[in-house]
Amino acid sequence: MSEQLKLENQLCFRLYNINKAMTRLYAPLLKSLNLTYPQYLVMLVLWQNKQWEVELRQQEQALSVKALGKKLNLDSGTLSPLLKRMENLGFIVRKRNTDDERSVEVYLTKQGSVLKEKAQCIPASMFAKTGLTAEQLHNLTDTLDKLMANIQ
Amino acid sequence: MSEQLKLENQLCFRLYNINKAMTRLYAPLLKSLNLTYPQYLVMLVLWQNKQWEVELRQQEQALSVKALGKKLNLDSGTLSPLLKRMENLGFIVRKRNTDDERSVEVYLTKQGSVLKEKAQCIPASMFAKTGLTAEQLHNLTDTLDKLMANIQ
DNA sequence: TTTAATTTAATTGTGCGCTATTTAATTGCT
DNA sequence: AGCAATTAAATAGCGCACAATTAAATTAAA
Repeated sequence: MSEQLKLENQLCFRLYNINKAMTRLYAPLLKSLNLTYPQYLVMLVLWQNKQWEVELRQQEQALSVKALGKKLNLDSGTLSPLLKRMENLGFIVRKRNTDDERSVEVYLTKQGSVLKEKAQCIPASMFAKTGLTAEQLHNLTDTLDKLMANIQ
Repeated sequence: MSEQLKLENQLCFRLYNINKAMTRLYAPLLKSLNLTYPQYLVMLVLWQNKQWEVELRQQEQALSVKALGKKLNLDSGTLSPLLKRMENLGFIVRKRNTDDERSVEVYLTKQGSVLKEKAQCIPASMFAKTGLTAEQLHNLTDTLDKLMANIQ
């Protein structure tokens, strides 16, 4: 048996398994927010995208499906039904851009905005579960960024 | 905005994206074998499992769906339909264990066995695409194994 | 300005991955 | 032996992920 064809020697099998294990770790935390992991990623983008205007009025910067897909590496085949489900849950609304009717803009609702507070603890909770030190995390992040740059 | 909730600071988002990118890298290589990535993983297990008897007669060691699932971290909800597709493609056959009718054993067909030769080049090809040195690969593998041990 | 090319989403279809449930076979207990 | 508990697969249903196609709007070009 060629050594390279052995499952236990394969980087991809490790990444595949760790990715699944991570999603399983997220599940109980996200369940209380009524979100799946991909939906949580959408929320992270929208929370980050929030702009504050004067007089404490909350205003969202326009974020098209296209732009969202670019940030998350997902296409409309994945995002369209996912966003529709999130709209049904009341976390976002979708509006056609009046200047360019091809484009659909995604906005946080009040309810989606409020959800951010409940999510604050998630990153620290997940980090604790990894059992990594801050330095180990930093090194791994560095390596993965280099790998991603090579394969993309 | 809390730094930890930012997408670009999250380990899991990196793992999620790299896993998808890796699967996309595999796709053209596996297409010529008519396999998906999870199906390829099943083939890796079966190829590794092959036993040789005297007089050059090829014999497969029994591998149940249960045992396969344990190796791949997949349950019957995923494996049952996947194995059915692979049987339709002619790469495997499924047989109820006569000693324990609850168990289903998976066997390579001649066609599935032959496919191994065409797969020999895949690991080296994938490794080349990562752009990693052997040492970098080794270090990353080590780190991921430790991480996996922590989160499982 | 009419037509052609491009862009943006939505839709369709396939294949995981997982949860929960169901069915059937086996084991354990009394 | 008889019955409960356990085990192994299969099934049903939901939500991605992606390829391919379609539809509509915009831009570019002749």
